[in-house]
Amino acid sequence: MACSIARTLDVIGEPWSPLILRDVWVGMCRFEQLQADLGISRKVLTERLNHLVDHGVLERRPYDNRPRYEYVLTPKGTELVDLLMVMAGWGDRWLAGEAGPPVLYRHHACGEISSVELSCAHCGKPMHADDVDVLPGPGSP
Amino acid sequence: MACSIARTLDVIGEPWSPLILRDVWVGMCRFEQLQADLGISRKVLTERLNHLVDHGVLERRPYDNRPRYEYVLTPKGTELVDLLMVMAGWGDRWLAGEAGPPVLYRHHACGEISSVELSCAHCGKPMHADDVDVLPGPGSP
DNA sequence: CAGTTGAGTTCCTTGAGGGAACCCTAGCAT
DNA sequence: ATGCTAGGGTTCCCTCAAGGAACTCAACTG
Repeated sequence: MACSIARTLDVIGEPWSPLILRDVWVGMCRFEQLQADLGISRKVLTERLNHLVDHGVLERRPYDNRPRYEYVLTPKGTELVDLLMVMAGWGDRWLAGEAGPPVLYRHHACGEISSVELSCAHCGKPMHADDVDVLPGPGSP
Repeated sequence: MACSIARTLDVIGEPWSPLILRDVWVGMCRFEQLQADLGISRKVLTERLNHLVDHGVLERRPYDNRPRYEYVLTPKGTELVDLLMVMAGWGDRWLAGEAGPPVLYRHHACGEISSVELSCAHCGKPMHADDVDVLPGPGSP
């Protein structure tokens, strides 16, 4: 499908993938850890990890002389974390309830607890759903 | 699970949901249109639409004296479009290939073709995966 | 009053996910 | 050398959700 949203979903669209990336992002990067933390079946975890490696989002890297591996984010995968932060931001805002957000983000540049905001790469002002026109691009069908 | 990413995925985690929201966003908001455009089975489309309505992301609204309905984004749903734009941005960057991005976004504020950038809601500077520390928040388990 | 259209249901079949058990390699202890 | 353990997977079976095609229903239209 000629749609970047659909293409992205082909890579991380199935429900476990974002959770796997989240775990890898915060340093939980071995098979056993992931399996235990997520409660995912080993079979499916294998499939998802291979899929993410095949698509260049994760890298499988040995960490011992024994056949032991850990998974780390590639640059391509690191940029997907943007998506996770936006997802977390929406969940914090609409689903966290009384208790408040389960995690907080401290921004290195300013040192403050903050959250992500979407801005225009060109002018820097806020850029949300109602602030844009959608036009056909060069890769249009 | 005490994780805003997981909670968000409970709402829009299954692969069709973001595509449904994309279509509704660009004005394709009736059952038959959605079914034809996405090639989703009618049964599953019914389930997904009900799920999204139940979670306050879409609103089901009659548009005729006959029993005819269309689906529109609520404010909660409109904020999810942020997620779609980031998804599209990643897909444009990493998956579009030679042809270039299938759609372009023109930002009302500056009138330019642009893309979304993540910035800190506090200081306005860029805010990506490597620019933050993740800390336990009040809703932490 | 038969036909059409939008918006779903129903039913059957196929395929993906869960669970538990098994396997393989390399180190370590006896 | 022999067995034990641990990490990282396979294999097998079984269930449940997705696909597909057909059916329903309520209101307009010729």
